[in-house]
Amino acid sequence: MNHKETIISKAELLKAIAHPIRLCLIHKLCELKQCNVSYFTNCMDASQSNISQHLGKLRDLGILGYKKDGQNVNYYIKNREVEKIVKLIMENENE
Amino acid sequence: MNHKETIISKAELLKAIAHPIRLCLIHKLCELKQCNVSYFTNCMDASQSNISQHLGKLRDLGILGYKKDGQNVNYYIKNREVEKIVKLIMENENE
DNA sequence: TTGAAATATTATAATATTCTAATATAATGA
DNA sequence: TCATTATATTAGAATATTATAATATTTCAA
Repeated sequence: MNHKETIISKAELLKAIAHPIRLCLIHKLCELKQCNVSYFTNCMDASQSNISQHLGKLRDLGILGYKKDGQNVNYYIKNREVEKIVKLIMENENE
Repeated sequence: MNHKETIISKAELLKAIAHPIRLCLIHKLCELKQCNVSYFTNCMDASQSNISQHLGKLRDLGILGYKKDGQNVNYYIKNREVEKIVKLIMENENE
């Protein structure tokens, strides 16, 4: 991958994180390791459909993985680079 | 700033970086400390107007600062958090 | 003072993103 | 089987972002 391709691909990765709902989803998964969709739907201020769409986008990009467990679907962080970025940007939240 | 506001503001910061041209501008400034617009225009694959617009956006968000020097305008990174994120995401480029 | 170089601004068409509403699918228990 | 719960998908309108083209501004040197 040459420099230009790298830049484009990294920018795409950042774009995936650069949305309040998606950032919140990933941030929660940084702390909790895994969550099902209901949990997100209850603690976040967005519709089930909307949350599912954002999870779907992160899943499609390979940023999140998931495991079915009966009716529930548990999501977890698959891309360690994204985890690092989110931890870095959120690290001083409580200061 | 509460959690929700933090998330929104961090997502906006990420969005500012999440574009190939803007990521490239910031990345170059990580290495070179400061550059004028002509330099960017020559080494990047975009029009003067387009580059100036992206620099303007980063400037308006307080991510970049600038100093006039005759006809030239030198830009530099003002937001250290953004610098850290870009260094982190670009760090393994040559592997 | 005039022209050229460097940079910024504006308007706009094309494209992409977002949310909502409606609906679909899949799993479970009665 | 049927109703319910959990999740996903789809379509579409509203909004935001982007690049291009044209033009404006500023600075300096001749």
